[in-house]
Amino acid sequence: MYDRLKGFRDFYPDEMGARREVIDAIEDVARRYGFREVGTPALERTRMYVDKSGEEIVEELYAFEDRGGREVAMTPELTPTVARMVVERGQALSKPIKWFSTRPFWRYEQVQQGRFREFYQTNVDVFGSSDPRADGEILAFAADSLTSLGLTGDDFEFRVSHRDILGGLLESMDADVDTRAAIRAVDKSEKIPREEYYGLLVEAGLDHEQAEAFDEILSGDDLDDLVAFAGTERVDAAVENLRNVLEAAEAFGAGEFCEISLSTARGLDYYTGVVFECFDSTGEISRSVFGGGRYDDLIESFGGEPTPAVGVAPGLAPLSLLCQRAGVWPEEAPTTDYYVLQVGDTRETAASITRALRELGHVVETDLSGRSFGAQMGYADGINAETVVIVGEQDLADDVVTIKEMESGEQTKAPLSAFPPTSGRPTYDDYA
RNA sequence: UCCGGGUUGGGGUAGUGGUAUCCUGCAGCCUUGUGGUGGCUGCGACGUGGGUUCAAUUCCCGCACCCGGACCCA
Repeated sequence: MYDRLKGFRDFYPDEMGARREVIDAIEDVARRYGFREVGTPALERTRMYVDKSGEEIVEELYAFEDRGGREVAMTPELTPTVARMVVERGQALSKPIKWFSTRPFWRYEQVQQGRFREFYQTNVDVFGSSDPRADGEILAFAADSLTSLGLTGDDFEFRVSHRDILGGLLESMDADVDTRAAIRAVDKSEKIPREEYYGLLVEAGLDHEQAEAFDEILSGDDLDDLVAFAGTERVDAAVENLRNVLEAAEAFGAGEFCEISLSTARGLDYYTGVVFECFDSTGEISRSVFGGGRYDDLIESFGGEPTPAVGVAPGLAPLSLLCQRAGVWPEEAPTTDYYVLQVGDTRETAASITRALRELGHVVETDLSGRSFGAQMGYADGINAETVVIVGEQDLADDVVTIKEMESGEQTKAPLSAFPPTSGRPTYDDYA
């Protein structure tokens, strides 16, 4: 026996069926928004992540030197890769570029609830539009994805904030502030005691009084107050932008899921405008389910033309937690359209019937083990076969097969000349 | 990397310093012309390495993995 690696999971058919259903639902929504699927490598140069996130990040990567002496890493996220792709094609791509992709990523980090070392995300991004409607479309896509899974406004909420509001406020406070540190503090504010939060803000460069005022104005969530408090053009513009984004989200049908929450910051440094996180409305899942936001500077920092971007990346693991709490995670039992049962030496006829049914597009199984009638029926039952086609020596002598509807147990004969037909999905009712 | 709790047939469990209970599952048979109910038979477990002991699944230590949390969250 070999052990599975920590944080890596196997998915057996039942669970995989549920995952497939969820991924398909999300991707269907993405396609309806006109996002186009992209495929991307599992390995990239390690330098790409170091340049974007700093040297420390190597500790969290599955990184190694390949046989050609290249420093490579298994991709821990998609954003740098799609940024690279956008830069590489440059002006050949018509804007806005709308891409999506579902695939695994790898991070060498501590396993926790909803967090694994190999995890799946659907990344959805818009490049080349700074219009608030692009942010609105991302929010609407996220909301539609969740509702397509059966979730409702009672189950989740999007807490929407704006990097420039936080940055602009700090700037307006006339102190020498480490904006990054302050924003990190804001991001943690709901998880730590208030005094510790103030302590972090003071460390970032505010005095205690300013920290309190900053906290108060953020918790207020009143945009007019913010504008008045800061009184700067930057905050003014940011508030205006946030309002426009929310208006666009509303127009695309996601309004009821969005609420302003200025204490939502995301830990990422590269966000530049609107940021948002999806939370479990019941509060049972303490961490965010997923997040997204605007990152207008990344493409340029990768050597491309300045290209605004906004995106979101729901992860399957936290999403499944959310769905399970809400009671909408799919319960998948295997289903089978037909089981072709063989009695006696009828394998040739049985095989041709099986093949014909499969050509009609159905899910069809037949005996692979030479099992007894009873054992075959038991197997057919076990795979939830809807219809069993009994191909027996006695029936064949009369040029018929028996069609049995498993749920009711009813059965009837069908002439071999008429079964299977050249189209459709023949069942008991068609021959009774 | 750190803290806490775990690990008994495929799944779920009981239990014990003298190698293990029950349910379910899987396979076969009763039953190669009838499944989801029944009967019989079989399969199958103490995560791993070391220590203590006459004897360890049981007690002790390390490790692996699992669950939860801290840190981190690009």
